[in-house]
Amino acid sequence: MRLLVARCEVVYTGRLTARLPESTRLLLLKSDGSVLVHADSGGYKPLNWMTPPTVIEEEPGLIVVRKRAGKTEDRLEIRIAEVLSDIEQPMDEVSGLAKDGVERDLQEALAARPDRLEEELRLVRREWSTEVGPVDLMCRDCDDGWVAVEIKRLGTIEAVEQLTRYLGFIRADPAKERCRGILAAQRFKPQAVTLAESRGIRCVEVDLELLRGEREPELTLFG
Amino acid sequence: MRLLVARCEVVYTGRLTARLPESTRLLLLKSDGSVLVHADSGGYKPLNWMTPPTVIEEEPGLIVVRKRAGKTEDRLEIRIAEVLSDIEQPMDEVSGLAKDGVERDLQEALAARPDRLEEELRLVRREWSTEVGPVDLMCRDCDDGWVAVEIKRLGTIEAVEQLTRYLGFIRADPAKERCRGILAAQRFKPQAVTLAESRGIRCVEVDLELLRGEREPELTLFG
DNA sequence: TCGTTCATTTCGAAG
DNA sequence: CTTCGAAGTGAACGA
Repeated sequence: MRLLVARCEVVYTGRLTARLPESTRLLLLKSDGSVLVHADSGGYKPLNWMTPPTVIEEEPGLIVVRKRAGKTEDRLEIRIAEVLSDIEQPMDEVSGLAKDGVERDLQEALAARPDRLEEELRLVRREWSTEVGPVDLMCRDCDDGWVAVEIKRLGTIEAVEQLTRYLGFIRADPAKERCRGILAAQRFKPQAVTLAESRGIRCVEVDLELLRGEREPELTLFG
Repeated sequence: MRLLVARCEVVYTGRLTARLPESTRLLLLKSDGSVLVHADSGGYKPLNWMTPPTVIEEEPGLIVVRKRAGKTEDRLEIRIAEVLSDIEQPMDEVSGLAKDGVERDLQEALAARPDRLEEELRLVRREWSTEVGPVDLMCRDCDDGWVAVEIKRLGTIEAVEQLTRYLGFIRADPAKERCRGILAAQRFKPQAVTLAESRGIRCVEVDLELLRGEREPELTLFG
């Protein structure tokens, strides 16, 4: 990886045009072809960047990063006024990043314990496919009625729309015309709950650790 | 800005849990409190990060970055096995980034030339408000009929849903119960076009440079 | 390859 | 403060 600190001006042309006036920045040139332009503030996003695959051309005072992107070309022009530091830093191999708590994990936990959504709910199939995409869980309730479950980290109005589309197609099958919908999420936007209720969709807030039994339910007064 | 290259292990706990096994990485500590952990590949995304405001505690072999995030705390633990490089790089002020070609620019160009969407179309008002949000453009056609226009960079199924919601409310007014809908975008997903057509919504592909007259229409054979 | 969906999305604007 | 929608979204996964 190359770490280049320089006073420079940057111009991006491609999907849009962005001009970055001359100032001091950090240029990161990764060995996979990635190029990032970072300022000393502004959080995690680079001011300008280019993701691989790229072609990098360098001459004194100028670095051009190019990329084939369909018919038009993406181009990053870095005009360097002064180099403050230029380090080539050898690095070893990448090691994998393990994440836990993403939507997939929620789905697994709920597939294992659908009864946490509703008493006696049984899983029939995960990723039940419809013509407009797969429903996360298809279940049956205590009366053998069908229940489609959509799972999100955050329950939004979009999630309600999505489940509504699925239900439209599922109910086209006469055997499932009474199919109910449940939206399960770790958090809900109030507007999503309102919309869901107006469509007869139940919203259930779930907690991943509770689902897995890693943590006891919090004791509440009057519990 | 501090550039620290080190063999380290990183653990993030907060909205989820992420473990990064020991390997060589670049740690970026910005003066605004941002902390980024980058590998030598993997594009523009940091492996782990924390956005300001943060509290950074450092002792030999360990950096802890903490953040108040509602009831639970976000925490980034960086366990350092070996420091390969540690540079404090002074940087001057940030300068603004100017962008062109975002959705706002499209809307401006179409507001100036609504006839590019449909012959004789006249603009009545931009950001025409409805109970579920503002429609980008409200226009009238050659027969004085109302036309609601939604503008996107990319025309998706979601954009069709959005315009459909607007139309539902607009048509509640008897004077506008015949209001038509047009979805204008630089590119379209095929499924969005299909859904739009099934709802009587017209899709119009637009080109920003053409709209502004910066580029001539391409001459096509048999044109 | 393309299309679809998720993200510790981030980010900014508006109410 | 929350809520909402855009992003050069990027990145992963499946068809």
